[in-house]
Amino acid sequence: MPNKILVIVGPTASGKSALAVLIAKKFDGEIISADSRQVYKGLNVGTAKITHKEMNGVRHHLLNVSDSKKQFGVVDYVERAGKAIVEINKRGKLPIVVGGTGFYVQALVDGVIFPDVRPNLDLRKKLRNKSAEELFKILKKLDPSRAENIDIHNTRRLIRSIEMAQALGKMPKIPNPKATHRPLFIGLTLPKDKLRQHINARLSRDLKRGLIRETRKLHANGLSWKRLEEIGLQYRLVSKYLRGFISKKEMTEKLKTELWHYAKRQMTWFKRDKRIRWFDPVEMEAISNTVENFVSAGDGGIGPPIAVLETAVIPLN
RNA sequence: GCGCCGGUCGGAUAGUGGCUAUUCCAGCGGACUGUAAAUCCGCGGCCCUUCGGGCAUCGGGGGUUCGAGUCCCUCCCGGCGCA
Repeated sequence: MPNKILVIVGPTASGKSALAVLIAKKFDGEIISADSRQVYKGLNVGTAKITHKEMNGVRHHLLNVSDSKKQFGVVDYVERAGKAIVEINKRGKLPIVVGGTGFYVQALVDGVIFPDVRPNLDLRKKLRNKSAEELFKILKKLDPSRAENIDIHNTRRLIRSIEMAQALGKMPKIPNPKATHRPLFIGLTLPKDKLRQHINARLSRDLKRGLIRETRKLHANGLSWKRLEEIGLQYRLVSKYLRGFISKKEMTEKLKTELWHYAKRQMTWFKRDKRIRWFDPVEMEAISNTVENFVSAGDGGIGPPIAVLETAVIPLN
């Protein structure tokens, strides 16, 4: 009989963290963050990482688990988060996966199996300066079937694909995912203008809380500008400001639009998943009832997750 | 009032006679199986139900020309200079 798991997703600044704590309190849960940047130590203000106080006694997992100089990817994430879930289950508590990184959520909750091909840094270095066209040719030679379905402009994917073809040969088959839990998906969404407002308000809050100071400190502690750029959004833009490439005003304006773009990309990802039941964050009671039903339902073990039976609200329109 | 420069998609910009008016940003949509806050793609005047087709368009009006965003005249608007 699969264990139940609650999943809370939504775009940035939609109120996931706060909701998660309330739900966790009410249903005796523990939280597993699903955020590709909050896994790093030291990235606090810029990732809007929940504070100790805000946690309000609820146990959180997958926060601050990696050195920000190192890359921590999906596979690392799934491994550690999977363990956390097992522990939570052992304690008899409800695991609540909360985050905005759709890829991580999917990988964890649906049990995506990644082929065992670690990043090959030597190979990547060699391929780094090749054009998309050249990479495509290489891939085609190694494995034409793999080449067929790839985005021929996306050099990063192209390189990864070459990496896999080289390690595995011609083997385009993707193993089926193995889900071990029965999830309920809650999605948080807001009308466009409202969400935009929230994003901007949070940005000015973070600026006040020392976003710039934090970024400067990270660099002083050895995070290269390159790495800060790669981490993205606030860290990228602030590092540009710190190097004098852009003014503070440009930084702020640019951040507003880039954060908005980010939120839209998140929604594009989540909209696809028809299991998600969408709510406005103010509908606390409705959300609570939905979770209540899910948690208390006698578990037949078989059958579709209840979420599928409901019609999803079309978000953000 | 005179002179000069300029008015091209929401903003910025290319285009100084020839056939499909450029690029960037914002906007909208989308992809995503080991960098995912990353990376990448599409749309973008109006109308038709799609492939596709139809009609427009470069401040307004008029003109030159086989052909004009590009040349001429005139008007309007903005900037600068001189009065």
